[in-house]
Amino acid sequence: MPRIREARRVAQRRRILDAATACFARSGLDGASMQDIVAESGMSAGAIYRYFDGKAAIIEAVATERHARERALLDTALAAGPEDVGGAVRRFLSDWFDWVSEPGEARRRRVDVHVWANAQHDARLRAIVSEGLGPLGDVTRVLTEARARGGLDPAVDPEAFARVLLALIQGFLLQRSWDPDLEAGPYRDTVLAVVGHVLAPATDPSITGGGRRG
Amino acid sequence: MPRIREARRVAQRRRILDAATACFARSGLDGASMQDIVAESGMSAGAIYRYFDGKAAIIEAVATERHARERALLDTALAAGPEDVGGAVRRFLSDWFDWVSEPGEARRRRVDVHVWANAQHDARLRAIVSEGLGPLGDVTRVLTEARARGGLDPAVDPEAFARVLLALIQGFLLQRSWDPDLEAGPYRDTVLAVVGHVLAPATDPSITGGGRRG
Amino acid sequence: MPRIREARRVAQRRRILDAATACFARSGLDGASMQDIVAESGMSAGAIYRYFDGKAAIIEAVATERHARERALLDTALAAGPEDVGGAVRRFLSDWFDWVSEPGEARRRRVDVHVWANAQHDARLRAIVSEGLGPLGDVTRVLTEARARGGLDPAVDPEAFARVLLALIQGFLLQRSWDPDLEAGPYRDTVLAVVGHVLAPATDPSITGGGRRG
Amino acid sequence: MPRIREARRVAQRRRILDAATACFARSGLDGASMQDIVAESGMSAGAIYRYFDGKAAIIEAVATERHARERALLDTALAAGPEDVGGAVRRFLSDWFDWVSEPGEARRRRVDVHVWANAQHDARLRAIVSEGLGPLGDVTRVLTEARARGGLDPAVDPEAFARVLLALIQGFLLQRSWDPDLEAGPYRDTVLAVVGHVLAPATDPSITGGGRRG
DNA sequence: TATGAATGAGCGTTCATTCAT
DNA sequence: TATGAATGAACGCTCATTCAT
Repeated sequence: MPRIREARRVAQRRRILDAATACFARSGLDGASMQDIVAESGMSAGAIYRYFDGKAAIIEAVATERHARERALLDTALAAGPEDVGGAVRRFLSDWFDWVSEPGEARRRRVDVHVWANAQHDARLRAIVSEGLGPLGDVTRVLTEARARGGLDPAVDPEAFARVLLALIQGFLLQRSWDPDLEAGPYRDTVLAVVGHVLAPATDPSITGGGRRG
Repeated sequence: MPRIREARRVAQRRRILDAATACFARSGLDGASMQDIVAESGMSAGAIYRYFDGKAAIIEAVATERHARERALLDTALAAGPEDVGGAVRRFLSDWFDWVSEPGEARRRRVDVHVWANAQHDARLRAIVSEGLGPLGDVTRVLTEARARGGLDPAVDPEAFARVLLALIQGFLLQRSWDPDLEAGPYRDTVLAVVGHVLAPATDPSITGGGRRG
Repeated sequence: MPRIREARRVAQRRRILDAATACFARSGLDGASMQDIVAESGMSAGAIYRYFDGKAAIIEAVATERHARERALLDTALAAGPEDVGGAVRRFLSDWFDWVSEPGEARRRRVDVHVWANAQHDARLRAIVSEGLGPLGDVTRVLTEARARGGLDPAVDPEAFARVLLALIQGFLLQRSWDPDLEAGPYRDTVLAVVGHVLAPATDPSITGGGRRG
Repeated sequence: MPRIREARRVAQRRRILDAATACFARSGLDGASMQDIVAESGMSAGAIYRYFDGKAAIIEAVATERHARERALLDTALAAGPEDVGGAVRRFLSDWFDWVSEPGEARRRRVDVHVWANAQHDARLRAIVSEGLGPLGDVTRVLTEARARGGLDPAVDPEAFARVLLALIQGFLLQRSWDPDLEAGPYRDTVLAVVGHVLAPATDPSITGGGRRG
């Protein structure tokens, strides 16, 4: 019955990953010990090593997981193509802020900052982060094409603009990690207002952020 | 005689702080051991404890130091007052990007990301980061006043805009920490172009970033 | 299954306590390092911390253990009540000297002196020593009552007499710790002779120490 | 001017010994660091090593000093010879309790217990303690002679009785080290009462302790 | 499969002692 | 002589990982 075995395997990995995420959010990647994860998961030390090669493998799995939904969101946006880049960007940002505002997500997202930090010197983690950043190239490509069609201010560099969008997302997670009460609403509106000025007008005004100066 | 002693004290602390910054940039706050700092500084383990209470004190000193010049830049900008907030923001961003582009600064700035991560669960570090973030309130106040005078798009929330500016800075450091070759120029121009649309026109066009659509 | 685990736990603690007692007897509480205890016990450093919170906890456990049998002896004597205080004191002293003369006990008892010394500035150890001394109050009470019944010289202060008895015990351990060949016999006889003069005559002459001057 | 130089030397050693005694009384022989003694004495680390070979030498000097006055007291008592051993013992005990009741002496005497403890494994310290105990042989000799003359209960072993006297002194110091408020008076009286019964009657009744049972 | 006791290298830190000034 | 900064071995303790059961 490989079905049941596989299902158990997935469930056990889930338990470990959830426990590890909670521990990492609480104490950091280095601050959380395997013993902490053992205690949080209710499993034994030996059992955990059946599902993961070691602490590094758990960190990598957690990091990968953190990126998965983000990529899904981005892939959806990219699928829209360069025809309505303004709408795609606005929709992506809107969905993203909704998602990271879900209950529990604020706490879980603290792990991202630890992953960012360690990605600086851990090649495996950097690869995972780059994988998440990978679309930066795709985004740049779509923005370049959109600019040619008039969907983006011709004076704006597409790659740099992609990085600006990324920075606005990263900065929000970072600032909220220090101040859990930070609300997404005003920030998102300001982001939409600011980036809105270099994008073609929204076709769906309901997701437009702030106004426009005269 | 206290002059020489104080000078030596400053010099030795400098040596330790430089060595620690290099180690932290290379391996992270937790990844770098005191032995690493001992080796990098060329001092003995015991000698270091004459100048710092422990590893935590070194980390705090490094973190504080990283913020000092940033605050100086910001204080200068804030001193300009709400009369020409557009000019102040543009000048600050311009100076800031110049500064972080100085040789060696890219490497040193990697430590920031580690400090951000650990500030999530280390109260002392969070206090230091908040000290650096402290001006956020001052910035918000100046922006609020400037908005009343027409220096800022009335549809933009001043606090959220202050956070957006901060995010654009943080995101740049973060992205460059993964890609040391990332150039500041195009990013800075795009930032200036994007935030420029909600600020009153620059009085000194030489520091304006990208063009304007429309 | 919990039976086996508990049994192992007890056995391992025994191993550690025996090794620690030997190390402390040899080098003192501060002079013996955890490495010494590791070597003496044949266990690893990490294993020891599974059974004790740290070196201080081991010291406290050893100190507590040293007192346990002494208290048992004393409790037995106290249970006799004030009716035959002379007999109770003689029997206690007799049993006590027998016990501390058992093989190996001389060596183990060296630790007591270290515990006494550190109890001066270590509050936890002082509490343990006081616990052993605690009966001093009970002894005083019984002696007071016995004195009223004519079992103790009316000119003798009960509390001070209790302290004298304690001193005679402590002094013996101390002097024997410097001279392992010191025999208990003559000392015990002299103690019994000396304290015998302020106690009512022994009902069981077989345990009386020296004679009586005429 | 060797006179002045020698005077300075003595004064400096005094400073160090006083500081060390205070530190040892506070934290124990191992618990007190050379740095503590440096701070307490107000001298520099280097200076201290001009007057003592190291920490061990300071401990030995302190230990020796603790015994000096005690020996003086004892030598005076021994000088009285075997003619009036009862009087000599009573006078010695009386003087000794007066002395250890002097202000500050209680605190300083805590060091004795640490010296006793370390004398168990430190040969040099044991030699110093034995030196203090050395008179035990002299005391025994005098008591033996006195017994022959009827000054001591013939049933009492002289050496054991000497040890009993020593134990009564040691036990008092020990018990007072845990309870600084312990008063010497009642204890001394009880000691005199108890040992008085095996000694010839006091010739000077003013220093007799408790009464005598009928 | 699962357990949890065991490992032992490595951690941050302290210490008695030295020596250039 | 006196100073106090420097040394580096050794301290108590923790950790990711292994493996007999």
